[in-house]
Amino acid sequence: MAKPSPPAAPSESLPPPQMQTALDSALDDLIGYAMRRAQLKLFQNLIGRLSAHDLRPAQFSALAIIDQNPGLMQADLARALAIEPPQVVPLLNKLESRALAVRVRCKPDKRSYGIFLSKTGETLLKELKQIAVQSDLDATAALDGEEREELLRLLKKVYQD
Amino acid sequence: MAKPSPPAAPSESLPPPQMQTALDSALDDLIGYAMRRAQLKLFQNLIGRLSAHDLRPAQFSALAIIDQNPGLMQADLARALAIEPPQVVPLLNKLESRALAVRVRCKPDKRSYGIFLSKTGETLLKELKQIAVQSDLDATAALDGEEREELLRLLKKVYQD
DNA sequence: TATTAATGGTTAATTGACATAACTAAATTG
DNA sequence: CAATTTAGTTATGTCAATTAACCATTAATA
Repeated sequence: MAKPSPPAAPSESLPPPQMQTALDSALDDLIGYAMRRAQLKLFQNLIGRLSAHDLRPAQFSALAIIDQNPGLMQADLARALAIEPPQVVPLLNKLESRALAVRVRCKPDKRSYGIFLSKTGETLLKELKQIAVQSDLDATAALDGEEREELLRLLKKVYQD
Repeated sequence: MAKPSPPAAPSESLPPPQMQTALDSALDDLIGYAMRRAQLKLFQNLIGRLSAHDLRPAQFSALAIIDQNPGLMQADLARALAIEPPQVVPLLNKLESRALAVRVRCKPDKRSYGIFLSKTGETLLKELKQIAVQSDLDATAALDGEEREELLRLLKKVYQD
């Protein structure tokens, strides 16, 4: 998924295959198309930054969600991440193996676990949040503060259907 | 990738796991996070609509790009779609098998092909564009026309770095 | 011009994400 | 206390996407 550097040799049969993902088309007027490209850019940026901590975006999201909802169950986490329960298992295993989160057997219901962040996890999360904010700013460097606010507002309005 | 219907049983250990992808967290203030969720929504909508024509978004994009750049080579198409050359092969095979596009051996360089839309492809593309516009409007129904314009402008500004 | 290197396209193999189904243990219901 | 449901896990299969290796042709170089 990493595509940081512009492809090498632009071939000559095309108008100007202007770097990265050329695409001069009628696609330009579609929000979906612009959104996909912008999202990809943001995502790549974040992936690159998180990789320094050997983490993927979903793991970062998981940490943030656990932090906001301490003691939640895995099914809740799955729903919050919009992934299927089986995918939660290796994700949590990884976080637990790095001592960022813990599964605690539930008193009343011995099938389920409550999930919590460890002290280490909380500390790391604080750092990761700063990284995410920095990534946001970096990837949207073309916007000023007001535009960023407006973009966030519009995006929320879209997905909070 | 299809997740149209809200998950069934919200479990009770969480504040209000408000439908779909709950996520009340500090993630809410990140553009990258909002963008990902909005993009997913737009994408799912488009996928659903294109499936009626047995097409995927990348194939639709390919048609639009070929239309705008008749005679381009596969390497150009790969770059424009931000995919690797090997992925272009089955994609083009599919379009060619449905007689939407054609590979034409290049006169000067007998290794390469020029790619063109067939009459059928051009006709279908017109229809697909309308579908895409409709999908855009549907998925961003929470916005008015002015907001849509502004969103598009901001998104372009972001990805046209 | 003969040899070598580079390029367009393809094939093949590997990886990895993801969904689905099936299983265990515990809880609920009748 | 039998039958069903639920939380979590394991196992399996599918499919997309990257990578490496390959052929044909062109370009470069000696």
